[in-house]
Order: sequence, then C-alpha cells, then structure tokens
Amino acid sequence: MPEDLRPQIPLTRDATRAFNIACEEIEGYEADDIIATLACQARDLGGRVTIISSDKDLMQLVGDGVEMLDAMKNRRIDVDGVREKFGVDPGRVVDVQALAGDSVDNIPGAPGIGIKTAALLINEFGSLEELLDRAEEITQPKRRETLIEKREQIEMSKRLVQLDCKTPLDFTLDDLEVRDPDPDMLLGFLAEMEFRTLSKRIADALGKDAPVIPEPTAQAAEDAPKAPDWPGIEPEAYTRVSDMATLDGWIATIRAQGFVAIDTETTSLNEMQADLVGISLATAPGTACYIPLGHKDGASDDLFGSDTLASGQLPMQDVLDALKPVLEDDAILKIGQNMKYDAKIFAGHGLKIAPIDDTMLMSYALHAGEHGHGMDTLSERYLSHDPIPIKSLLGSGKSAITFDRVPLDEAVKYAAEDADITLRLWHIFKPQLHRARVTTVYETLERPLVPVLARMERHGVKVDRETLRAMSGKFAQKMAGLESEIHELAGRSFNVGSPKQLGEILFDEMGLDGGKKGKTGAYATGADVLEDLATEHELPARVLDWRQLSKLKSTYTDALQDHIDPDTGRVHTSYVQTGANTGRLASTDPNLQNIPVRSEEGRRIREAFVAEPGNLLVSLDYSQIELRILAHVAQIDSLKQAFRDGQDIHAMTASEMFNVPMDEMTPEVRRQAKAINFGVIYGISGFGLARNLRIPRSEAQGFIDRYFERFPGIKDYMDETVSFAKEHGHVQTLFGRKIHTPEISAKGPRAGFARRAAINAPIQGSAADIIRRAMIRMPAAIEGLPCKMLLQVHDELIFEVAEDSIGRLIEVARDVMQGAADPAVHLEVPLVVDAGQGANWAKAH
DNA sequence: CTAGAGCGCTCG
DNA sequence: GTACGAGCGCTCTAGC
Repeated sequence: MPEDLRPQIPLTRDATRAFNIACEEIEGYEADDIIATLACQARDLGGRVTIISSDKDLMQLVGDGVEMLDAMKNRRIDVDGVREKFGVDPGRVVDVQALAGDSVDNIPGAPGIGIKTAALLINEFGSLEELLDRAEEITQPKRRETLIEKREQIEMSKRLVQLDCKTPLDFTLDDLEVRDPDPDMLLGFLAEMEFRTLSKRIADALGKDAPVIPEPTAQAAEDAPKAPDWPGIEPEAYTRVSDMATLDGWIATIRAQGFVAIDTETTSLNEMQADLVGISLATAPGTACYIPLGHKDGASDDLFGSDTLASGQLPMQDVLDALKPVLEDDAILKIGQNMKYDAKIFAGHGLKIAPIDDTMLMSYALHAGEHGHGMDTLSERYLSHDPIPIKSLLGSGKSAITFDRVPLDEAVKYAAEDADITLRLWHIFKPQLHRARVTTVYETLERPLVPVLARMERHGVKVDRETLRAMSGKFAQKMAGLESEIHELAGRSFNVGSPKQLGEILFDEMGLDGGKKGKTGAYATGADVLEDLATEHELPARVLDWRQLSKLKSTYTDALQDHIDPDTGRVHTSYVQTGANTGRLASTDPNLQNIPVRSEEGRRIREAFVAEPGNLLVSLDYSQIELRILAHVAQIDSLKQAFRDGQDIHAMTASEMFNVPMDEMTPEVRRQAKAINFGVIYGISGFGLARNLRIPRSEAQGFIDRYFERFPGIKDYMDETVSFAKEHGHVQTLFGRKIHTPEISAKGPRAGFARRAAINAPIQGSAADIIRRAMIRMPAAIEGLPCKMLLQVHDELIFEVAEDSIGRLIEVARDVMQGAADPAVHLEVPLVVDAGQGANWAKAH
C-alpha cells in the first residue's frame, strides 16, 4: 500500500469493534472460534483467561467464562442451566450477548446467548505464548491442526489484541498493516466500518472501484420498518382485560416468551402525584391489551358523587398482586418507553420492576444528535405511524381532563397502542444496537441508570418553605423600590420586565448609543449591553439589579415553593436521561441543576435546601474534570503532568503562555488563561474569546495562536475530531458513546456550530459518562450506610447523610467517583474529587 | 384563550 | 454570525 495512504487516524475506541477488527484481519477465520478455542486451550494448559470489558457485571462472569464457553460450544445452555450454573439470569445473559456483538444463534428461552460472547474473552499473553509453542501437544486433533495451521495468523491477532490491551484501543491503521492486506478484504472492511473518504482514496490508489457505503440516513431507513410479517397497527383490535382469567392468560404468554412491553396510564405526569389508572401490555406486534383499574364514572367537574369507579374494571390490588411476580421476575424482560416513569409509579405501589429495556434509551444510544426520542417521533420515523394524540383524549389547557376520566373504550385504544408501538420499536432497535456498536453504551451507561435516577427522584430533597417565603417577600419589596426608581429615571411608567419596552425607552426615547436590533427588530437589552450602558446612565444599572431580583424571585423562591410535594415536604426533580445529546442529564420540574451559586445573593437560595434533623448534606464534585479529559484525549504531556503534580492548571497555562513564572502569577493573567482553557473545551474562536474577555478580536486571536503554539496537541486533537466527524457522521466519548453530527459538513454559519459542538462533545460527553458510571456503582458502594444520593449537577453529587456517617460516606463515595473511569478506560490523569458538608446546600458546597 | 417564539438569566 | 451543554419565566403575537 502506498505510503501516503496511511493516515494516522485513531481507528476506534470501541472495544468490541477493535476486537472484531483484530479477528476479521484473519482471513476466513471466525472470531468466535479463535477465541473459544484459545480460551479453552489456555485453560487446558493451565493458562489464565482475562477479559477486556467496561462492564462490571460482566467481570463477574469472567471466572466462569471458560466453562461457559465449553457449554456454549456444545449448545447445552438453557435458562435453568444458565441460572444454576452461573447464577446469571436471562436478563443478564441478554447483557452479555449484547456486549459481545453479533449473536450467532439464539437458544430458545434464553434470548441472545451467542458464541460471540467469547469475543470478550482474550488470552493473557504469557499463556498464549506457551499455548502456541505447545500447539502440537494438544490432544484434540481438530484443535491441534487448527492451531498449527493458523499459528501465523494468531500471532498477528495477538499482536493486534496486545495493542488493544495497553491503553484502551488506541491503534492506527499502520498497526493493522502487519502483513500485505488483501485489497478487496481491506476495502470490504473499510466499507463495513463506514470509512467513506479513506476507502475511496485507497480504492483510487489501487485502481479499484470504491465500495458503496450507504449514507447513515439511508442506512437508518433500511434498518427501520422491515417487518413484513407484522400486522398493521389497529387500535380497534386491542383487548380490554376485565376478568382475572383473561389476565392470567396474558401472564402465561409473557412467562412463556420471557418478555413483554408494558405501559402505565396515570392521572399526572408528576409521578409523585400520579394515581395509577391502568396498565397496558403487548406480547407481540399487534397483540396488546389494556387493564383499566382506576377509571371514574361521572363528569370531572362534578364535585360530589363522581368518584365512583367505572364498571368493567378489575380491583387494582388483585391485578398488582398478579403482576408482581412478572414485574419482579428476573427471567422476564419488561420493555417500556421511558421506563423510569413506570418504575416510579410501580414503586409507589411497593413494586420493583426488573430487568428492563427502554426504547427511549435505545434510541438515544443509537441516534443522539440525529432526532428526538419521544414515542411520537420514533413511531413516525420507524413505523410510519402516527399514534393517537393524547390530546384527542384529554383535551388541552384549562378544560383538560385526567386519564381516569377517559371512557374505557377510548383508553384501550390509546394505551394498548403505546405498548404495541413500544414493542415494535424494541424489535427494531435491538439489532441496531449491535450493528452500531453501541450496545455497551446502552448496557452500561443507560439502562442501569434508570433505577438509580428513579430512587433519587423519589427521595427528593428537603426544601424549607419558610426560608423561601421570607426571601420572596424581601425580593418583592426591593423590586417595588427599584421599579419606581426606574420609572422615574425613564420619565414614564413601563413594564421593566419587557425587553421590548426597555429597548424603546433606552434607545429611542433616551437616545443612548449602542442600540443594536436583533433578528426580530427589537433592541438587544441583555446584561452585557446594559453593563456597557451603565457607565453613562443610572437606569440600566437599576434594571440589572431589578432583573437579578426578578429572576431569583420568579424562577427560584416563588416557583420552588410550588414544587414542594405536600406529602413528603420535599422537592422531587425529574432527570431526563436523553436530555442532552452529549450524555449529560437534564433536570426538569423543577430544574435543580441551575440553582444560583455565582452571586452572593443568589447563593442564599441554597440555604433553603436542607437535610433532615440529624443529617447533613454532603457534596462531592469532580475538580476540573473536563480539562483533565482534554489533557488525556488530546495527549498533552505538559497538561497531564500538571494534573499529576496537582498544580493550579489555569496558572500553569498562564505561565506557559505568557512566560510568567508561577510565583509571579497575577489574578488577571490567570483569569485570561482560565477563559482560554474553557474556550478550548468549547471549540475556541477568536470572536467568542474576545467577547468573553472583552478584548479586541485580534488580541484574542493572538492568545489562541500562542496557545496552539505552546500546546500543539490541542490543535491536532481539534482537527482530528472534526475530520473524524466528517468521516463518520459522529464523534464519540472515551466510553464509545456516539454523538451524531449531521451538520458537520453544512455550509455557512451552521458549519461553525457543528464544528464546535463536535469538538466539545467528546470532552463533555466523557465527563458525563464518568459521573454516570459513578452513580450506577454508588448504590452498591454505600449500601448499609445511613445516606441517600439526592442530586446530580453534572460534575457533582449531593448526598443526605446521618451526621455520624459522614466521614465514611465521603471516603466511599470519593473512591467510587475517582475510580469511575476504571477499568474500561485508563485515564492518564488522576480524577480528583472535592468534598463539602453542611446543614444546607450553601454550606455543603 | 392557548401555543409557541424570542429574550434573558440561571447552572456546569 | 459564533464560544459548549441545558431549563424556565416572562412578554408578545399569531391563530383558534
């Protein structure tokens, strides 16, 4: 192959894919067989089998791995056998299969056990050497011949795997060229991996036709609605369950096949307030039912005598008792769309639900950045079907009714359709996860987080209403004073809360300079504009003060009171797992991830977040996690070393850039360096930095140029990330989470946005993955301690802890957080977690 | 009367 | 025309 065709692009950071690559390089040899054979023979020869995986649960299987391989080779696995032999339930086995990549064949009753599980088992090299040396001694003729015949290829495979093993999977195409590749095979491989540009260049150089690689969108369409055998979605055909015998029939079917799609209908979107109204089940596409439990007779506005149950329903407790063994049976997979909601509803009735799959999260793992993950979107996109709009049942606005007032026949169609759609989506997404190599992400970063978040949300955080009420009153007073002051300065009365009116006052009536109209023709009156104006006039300064108070009062001290649950006296936020494309969570109803902290006055709102008597709040937060990740992924030695040495990273950056010795550092220089460091994470631009630092653009550009000069790896990282995005249509985190970048090759200003987002996503996303891993491991780690994990704020976890256990909690939780990247990713920088504690959140921070 | 866009502000 | 990622309250307008 010509020299210039060996670009130094990182091939992959995905364990499964990397391993497949290694195996596929060995012509005509199945990955399964290589690994299964080697694993078994290594054991025969007294070698050890090790595993490379990011999944802790899977690690537990390692000890039994070899034995499991034997069983699988002989196709002797059944559900009971698996459970008995390995203490693993089929739900777990689904994990294992999924992690391993393609399944070879499914064994009835234990969906997804495939021999490729073996693909995760890799021999330790010492024993492999010995194995190869002594291949002739192996007794089974077939294995002996195989090993001898393929020894050369195995050597190569080993070398590739070895590269794979050092630090996770960081080898280049050069590393793959350990022999003359068969051009067709190489092109086929590149096509399969969807290396568009590269495969075309290589094909050109070799005088061959470039392989046809479907565009991602076309691929998605091809993957999508291929279900000729499925009946259409016909809401009329669904069953209403109104006697226990019928319910028993459904349960029997579910038990026999080991999975069911499930959906709950309630009276509220707020799970803490919601009453269960009915449950729908789907066992096959087109086969779904609805079990009404809490539908009411009478009009919703009839205050008296309207709360009688409608006839034709089953007693709720009877149904829950019957479903309990199904919901809690770890051999039955429960499939839902946004299962956290249903899990919380069931938890309200004392029921656990596990194991689960969640189509919303599957879509997120597959398509983050491409489209939304709500059921309506997914149904339309993958099933070409518009579901019955909930509004058609409930109405909207003031006249909206709750689901318990929906007539049974209408409810059956709507509710059962949801379960049917969910099941169909599951059938579609499941194989897609493998093909896109994001099963590990789904299995280890998405699905296990559901019960963790559900628990945190149900715990809630105690908020002191009196504190908030007092603050609201104080703010109202101050605002009233400011308002009359502002009106006086303006010469007339107007709505201070209206940017439009304010702009007219400032720029038209008072004639101040600097009025710039935005897209809609209104003057911009943002804080930065008002701050500039404040030097010439008093009014804008007063407006800024008013706005701060207005924000604090309306968004925080007022609104937060409305979110205190009357039953628990606590505030129960809801985390949206698919909220941010990067893998971050979003917090809603209320958002507890943007409680003020930067201003002194705002920070006092945190005093209202308190611990129960005898407890304190403890906050643990990652220090500079995104910069640490940047240092790692961009391989900046000086930054990595600075973090290892525990240096002040912004000061160090400043010192490096401006040639200021560390002991002569000034706050101003450090501040600028800090802004640059953040800018780098955000996909720096001269314009953005200039605006942030309020310096001329040329000066900002000078800073950036000097930064890139001193840290050349950063520029390389940025360029590589962007070209990776252009090549693949996505970027990925250290843990293999993919964030799609559909507009990376767009023209015009959108290209800039897409470029910066692509640069930022692996950094922000890797940090998000790390804290997710910590959260998932946390319940087991703190078990037995009198504490609860309450909140997550991107790089921070907040606990409520009994006073006498605080030391222990900090120790344990810090360990989990600092080790959260291990063992999947070996970070070359330490993760540092700071801790604080106090009677309220202000003190804990 | 309701829904949605736009603005502005809060956080990491 | 631009720093990355979010959610929410208010105002204003379009449309039922």
